[in-house]
Amino acid sequence: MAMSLIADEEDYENSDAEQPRPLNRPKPKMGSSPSAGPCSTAGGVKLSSSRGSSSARRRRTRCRKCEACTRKECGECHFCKDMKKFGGPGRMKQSCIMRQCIAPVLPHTAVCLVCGEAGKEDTVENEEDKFNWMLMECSICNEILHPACLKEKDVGGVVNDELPNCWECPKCNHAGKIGKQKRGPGFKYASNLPGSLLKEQRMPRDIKEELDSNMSTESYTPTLSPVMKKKTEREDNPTCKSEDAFKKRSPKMEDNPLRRKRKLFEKDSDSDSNVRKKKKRSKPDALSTSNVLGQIKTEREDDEEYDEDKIQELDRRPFSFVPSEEDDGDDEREEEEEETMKEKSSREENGKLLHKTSATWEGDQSQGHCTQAGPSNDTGVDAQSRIQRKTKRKPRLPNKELSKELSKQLNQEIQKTEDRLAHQNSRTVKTEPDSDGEDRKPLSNGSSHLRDWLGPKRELNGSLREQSPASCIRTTPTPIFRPTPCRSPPKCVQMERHVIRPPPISPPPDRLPLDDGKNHIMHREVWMAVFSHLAHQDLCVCMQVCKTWNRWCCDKRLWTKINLNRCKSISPLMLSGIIRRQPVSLDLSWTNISKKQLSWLINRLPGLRVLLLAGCSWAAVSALCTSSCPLLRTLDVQWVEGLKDNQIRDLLSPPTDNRPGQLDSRSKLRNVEDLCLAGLDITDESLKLIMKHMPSLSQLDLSYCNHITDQSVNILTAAGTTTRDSLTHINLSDCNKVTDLSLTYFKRCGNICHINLRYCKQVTKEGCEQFIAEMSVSVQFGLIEEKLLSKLS
DNA sequence: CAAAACGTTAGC
DNA sequence: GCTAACGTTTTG
Repeated sequence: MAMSLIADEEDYENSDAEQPRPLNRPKPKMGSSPSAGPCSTAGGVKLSSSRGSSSARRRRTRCRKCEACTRKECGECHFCKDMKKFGGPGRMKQSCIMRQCIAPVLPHTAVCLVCGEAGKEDTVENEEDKFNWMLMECSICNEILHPACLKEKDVGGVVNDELPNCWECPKCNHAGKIGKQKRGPGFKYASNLPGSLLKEQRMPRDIKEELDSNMSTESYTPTLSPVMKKKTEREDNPTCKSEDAFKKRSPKMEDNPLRRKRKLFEKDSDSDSNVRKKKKRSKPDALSTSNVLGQIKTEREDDEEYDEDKIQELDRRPFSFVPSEEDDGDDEREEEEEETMKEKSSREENGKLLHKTSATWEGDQSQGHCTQAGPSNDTGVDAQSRIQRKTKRKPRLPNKELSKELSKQLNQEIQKTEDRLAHQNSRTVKTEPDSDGEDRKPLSNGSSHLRDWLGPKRELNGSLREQSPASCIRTTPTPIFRPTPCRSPPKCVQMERHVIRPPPISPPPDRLPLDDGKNHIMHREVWMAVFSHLAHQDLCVCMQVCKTWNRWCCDKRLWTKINLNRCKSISPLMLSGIIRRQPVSLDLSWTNISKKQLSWLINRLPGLRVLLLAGCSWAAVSALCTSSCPLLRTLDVQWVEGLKDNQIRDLLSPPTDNRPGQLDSRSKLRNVEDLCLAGLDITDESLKLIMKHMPSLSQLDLSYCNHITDQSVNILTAAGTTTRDSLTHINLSDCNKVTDLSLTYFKRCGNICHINLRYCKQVTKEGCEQFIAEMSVSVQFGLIEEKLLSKLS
């Protein structure tokens, strides 16, 4: 699919003209550009025999070493479900989403096109030799060869850091070719997923032209032989791109294929965030992790292609603490305050802010250019690298471009920060001319910088509100004013374009590499123990210290709970951050998350156990109807507007997937143990469904459900129901139709230990005392508070 | 255009 | 020869 998106149709015509289509390959595609450079004559793409290829395109294969490769199949993702072993039809033949290799390698059988031999890097000592004798696959012409076997050594190739043994060979590079493959070989696409939001947004013409002209201004600096430009990610597009080709395919070829490989998200689309920004540019979002997640992905995007809007978004988003439940009920006031701030700052915005952000942009620019300028401690490739950098500031680019950049944050940062760390003492400060005081020096001297850099974002305190799985029972907001969630989900959310791979469980390396080539004495796990005491905000700061810390701090053990409660705007960036961290518990309460976003998230969080969606819209929550969340244990949908009996039915209905092998009569929420339905207009109908579909339900919050009656309790506790035995906690506070009669029903529950009947006007103290007395034969209950019964241990 | 389908390669 | 799954084409 990937290829098909970018392949040039002219190729088909060419190949078709020269060779009949093979069976099942009606339109063979080629991997290289028709604007034939030297590559095209020697181009080795399997399917393009018309080009006189002498070598087959080698399919890449798993590295079998990375975290993803070492995982087991999740059994729950779309591709797993297709597998025969999981009862699927086996038609899709794709690997489990959780197992998609991070660094697909060339097959063992790959050989050099020139000398016919395999990679020989192991036979030499010298780093440079190692590079010269390893096999490199060109992402443009797909030729695989030893750099040493190349004749044209006077022109640089461009090494792709993201993929082992991958570069743009000097020939293609010299010819100014651009890759036809968008992401380079071996890369998989999340757009193959159901519910994928990977919609490629068409680039507006003006932007396209801007890009074109922008690209044509890029300079090319020949480098030493067989010198590589190290193409970490989205540095400049290779030289003199074929403008025609670009224009023709511009929506699909905005930049170089490999550079895009890990651009995970489209940022909020122009139609969304830009518009919103213009309207509400300075409205501060009250976020915590939301900022953190976003921040971490954006602030260190230190290459070019920065965008004023992006900066502005960062600038206007202070690190702020999530309002906790004490704030409940204050929403109106909050809204007012926000409005005021919005107005106030929007007045200033046109002048100051724009100016400031522009400066920030510049700062990032220059810094970004230099972060890679130092030698790397990585490999011989780096050792001989001559990194090319544009000296020219790029004009503002469309959000689309930016978003791609944002999403590559992790790997990019890894590389850059490590480089910086490795050379912090040996390089001059000139390598990082932080003209704006945004110096991002490494740990030894940089912590204050980091703090400064984050500036106002850290003025609010750190730790995230931890919400226990069962907390929904205890966090019911004051019902007088229904809290107002943000009601304007993004209109056109642009989502991730590629697979977002979850973090490794114990990310390598084991020890922090130091400048002198040695390792720090402390083992990773010791660091991890330290990190585990940090708030998420602080973790994010740590992630910016160096590559190793970046990896370590992304360890999902540090992110088991992610709290975006009351985040006013869930951006694709945050979603990307969430996926990377694979939380077990996710709080999206009172956010404006959209259905698409939620669906996208859920499908990528197979390990999610706690999902808090209080105060979200039913439109969003309905994503649960179509998404699989097999391990979900806790679900909080309290105060979800529009969530009534019919919606409960939709939520609990078994999947309606009619594909062969997908029949499952069980509810997707069958494993839920802790359910919060507070504040919903549900009736006995819902309870019947819950009883039927949630056999493990242990904690149920029905507070503020005005339609709940004694009969509802009767249903819940009727003979033959599993709820009767599974139920341990029930919250019926503020249910005015509930009377003492309910208490008699609860006597049937064998495991009940917590009954909350506070503020139930028809429940009497006598009724409670009678319950305690009658239960005392088997279990000792007591009144914790008025009408709050709890088992005494 | 995204998702599904599937021929074929890679590894064992 | 088998399974896994890559990379492409086809489908809706």
